[in-house]
Amino acid sequence: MFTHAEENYLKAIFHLEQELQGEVSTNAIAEQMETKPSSVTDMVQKLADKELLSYKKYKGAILTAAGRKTAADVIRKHRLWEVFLVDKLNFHWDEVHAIAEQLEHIQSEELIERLDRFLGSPDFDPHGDPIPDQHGNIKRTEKKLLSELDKGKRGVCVGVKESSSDFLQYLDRKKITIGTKIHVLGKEFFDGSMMLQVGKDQFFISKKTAENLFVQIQES
Amino acid sequence: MFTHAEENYLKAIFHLEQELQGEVSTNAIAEQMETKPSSVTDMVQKLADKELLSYKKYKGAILTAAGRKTAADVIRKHRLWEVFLVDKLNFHWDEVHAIAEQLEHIQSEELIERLDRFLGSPDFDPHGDPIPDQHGNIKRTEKKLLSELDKGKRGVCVGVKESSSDFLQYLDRKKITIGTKIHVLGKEFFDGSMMLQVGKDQFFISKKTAENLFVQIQES
DNA sequence: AAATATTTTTAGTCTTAGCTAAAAATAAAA
DNA sequence: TTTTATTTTTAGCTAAGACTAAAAATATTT
Ligand SMILES: [Mn+2]
Ligand SMILES: [Mn+2]
Ligand SMILES: [Mn+2]
Ligand SMILES: [Mn+2]
Repeated sequence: MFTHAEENYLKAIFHLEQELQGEVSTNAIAEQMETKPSSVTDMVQKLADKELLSYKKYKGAILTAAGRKTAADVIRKHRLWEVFLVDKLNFHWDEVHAIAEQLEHIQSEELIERLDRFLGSPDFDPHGDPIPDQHGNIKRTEKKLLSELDKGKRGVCVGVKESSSDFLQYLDRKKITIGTKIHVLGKEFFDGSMMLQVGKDQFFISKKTAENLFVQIQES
Repeated sequence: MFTHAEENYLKAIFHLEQELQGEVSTNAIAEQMETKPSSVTDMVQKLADKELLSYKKYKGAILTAAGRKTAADVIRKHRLWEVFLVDKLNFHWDEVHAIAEQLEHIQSEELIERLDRFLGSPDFDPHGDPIPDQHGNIKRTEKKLLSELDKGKRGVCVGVKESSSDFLQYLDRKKITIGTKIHVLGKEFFDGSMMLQVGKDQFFISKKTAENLFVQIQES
């Protein structure tokens, strides 16, 4: 139906739209896609012709319903394949993104339906991100950044914002993964760093780390 | 490493080379790939530049060791994915080819190693074709076409030459699949048709059918 | 051996998706 | 409100991989 390039653009725009809560600029897309703004202008105009997004010169792009559905389908495939790689092939959660980036473009409705069933229709991928359903609906859960928790609060890790290998391997060393209980023992106003209790261990994390970990608050 | 187009050409040339036992012509490649001879000339020259095949104008192409290895890797991936689709996702053997045609281009050594292990390192794909190993070696088995068997001989179906949906579905209706025992009750010299016993059933098949079924002879 | 047919290559065009450099529009600063 | 800076678009180029039409080489007939 669509080329890999088109799908990658739609996916990027979809993510940026959430993040920025509105239309996304040429430059923002270029940065996300690691390409040049002029290339983005070209592609955005093509996608507008195909009515996958609406676009006004100098104003930015916003997905149409059709574009949003296509993007959600690609994201669904990406995340289902990530589950496959981790659950079935025993990949580590920091190794799967690049492969899923390719697998997400395989075209076959039947394949994805069967893969979904084979995996037990998971709701979240290995990074805690929700998997859109067949209709493109995404379960929005009420999660917060760890950095938003105050001293004394408890939460369960439900996802990561960044999923670079560096960050995920750092989390592994700290024994933090999806489902891990985290207790905020202290919070420094000066630099936003935090003292955590995770299992038996206590340690400091930086503001940057706290801003890249999603937690669900545990009422106590 | 290589583009989808390059990989598809190498695979086609690999298959033709076996079939024709020697260098393959531009036209033969064009027919296999369902493209134009002029397009083939272009690509063959590019592949020759990359030393994946050797090629002399008007004489045809023959793979180098590097080209043969690359082709075998693609075929390995194709056939492993077919096993995955049939064994794990319960696809029927006539539905998997088009999807494997896409999956064979996913680039990740690690993925294929793990997939192979996950599938129990199968030796054959769902159509009875041998799966090359990591080094590109293919187990050549002594199989014959059913049409080569004489009256009274017995064989086990070990593969199909054609794997079109039409043919595979016909075989299903006749209850013939990989592993099925076949007894040749009679053979007509006039048109090459055969009378078979398969399980409790007896029926005629055409010469064309007999020429597209591979069997391993059962010594009795 | 010459004529004809077939195969293969070349030349030129198209589309997709990228790039750079320059121009135009918009935003921010003085 | 000019001037300056930033963002975005346009114009023109490139490479891959397809195509058609024409030319050249090879094969087959007569
Ligand atoms: Mn991708
Ligand atoms: Mn993910
Ligand atoms: Mn293919
Ligand atoms: Mn097969």
